[in-house]
Amino acid sequence: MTQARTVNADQMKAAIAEAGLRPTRPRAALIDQMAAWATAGTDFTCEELWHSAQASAPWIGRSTTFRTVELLADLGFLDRVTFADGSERYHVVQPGSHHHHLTCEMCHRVVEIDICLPAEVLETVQRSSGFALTGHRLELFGRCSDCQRHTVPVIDSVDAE
Amino acid sequence: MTQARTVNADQMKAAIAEAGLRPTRPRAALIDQMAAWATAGTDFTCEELWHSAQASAPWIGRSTTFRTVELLADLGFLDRVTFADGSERYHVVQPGSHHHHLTCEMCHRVVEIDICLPAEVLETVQRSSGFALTGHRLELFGRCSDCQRHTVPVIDSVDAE
DNA sequence: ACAAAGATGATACTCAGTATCAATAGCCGA
DNA sequence: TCGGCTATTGATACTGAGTATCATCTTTGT
Ligand SMILES: [Zn+2]
Ligand SMILES: [Zn+2]
Ligand SMILES: [Zn+2]
Ligand SMILES: [Zn+2]
Repeated sequence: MTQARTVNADQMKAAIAEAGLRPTRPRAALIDQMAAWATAGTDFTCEELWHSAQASAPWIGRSTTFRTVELLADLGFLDRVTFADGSERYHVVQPGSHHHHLTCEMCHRVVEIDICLPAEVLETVQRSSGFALTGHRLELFGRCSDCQRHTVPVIDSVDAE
Repeated sequence: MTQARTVNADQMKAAIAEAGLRPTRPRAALIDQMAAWATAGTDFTCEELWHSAQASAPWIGRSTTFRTVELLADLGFLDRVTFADGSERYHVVQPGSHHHHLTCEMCHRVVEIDICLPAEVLETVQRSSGFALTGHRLELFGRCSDCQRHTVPVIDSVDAE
């Protein structure tokens, strides 16, 4: 029931320091942007992150953006979220937390859900398949309460909202 | 319990005819290759399909391969399977059948499993989120019985096997 | 302040997938 | 069977996301 507070910039910066990596200006700028989005519950792509970061830090290179996203993903702060149309975007999460995402196929809102496959189901699979399970990926799709009020067809682009 | 027989080429060709589309030579060749892989339980990418088809039909264009895969996917004969490393490949399935995939992260073997999220879990999510659920995507990862015997690290490429 | 190692950013490149379009091949009616 | 209509094809050029390279710039420890 403990509502985990949104990941903030300092947590990510601290993790970088703990990993023995350097606290550089580009990393800080990119992390600040990601943290802002995290609080707003907004997901993003590398390209979007790059463009947004350039508003306040035009000197940041595209490569660095990709590198930083990969780094944060490795540190466990970024999850790839899959949408109904198959597109994938990044989402800031608490490292180590196991949860899944429910995305609105109309407005692309992302909600973290803490349900998972029941252990017994995993047991069954493991027994009947002979596989040793090591992980899974679960994404739920639907229409959020707001979007249920409209009759508009499902959108393709992410520019909505 | 009825073990669904593997999808064969004729089923796919019939579906194309029923959709009012034309039974062309490239489509036939590509479908034959996919059907062969279906029986063998092999998954593939568009690029792989193209190369393989060229052995027996060097005149097939790359574009046509992409178009045919898209067509078959629309007709429900192809599922995108996700692997532990994030790569995605196609897998022939019975159209309309709801199931999920379990992939071996060492040899990339794909197994269809018929378990799913329990209805009550979906109910819970629906109630607590306010979303109207429209679908989901579930992929399980593990090591198949064969690969459990080895201690080799997880592979990256698909060329194994 | 200095050298070593880490990190950066410009550039060029790869790779999967898409767009275009003239040429081809099924289909159907005469 | 013929001829025209249209779906389909395949060559080509293009896009966009991500990667590789490498000289230059920073951070850090001494
Ligand atoms: Zn919505
Ligand atoms: Zn889970
Ligand atoms: Zn295996
Ligand atoms: Zn399911």
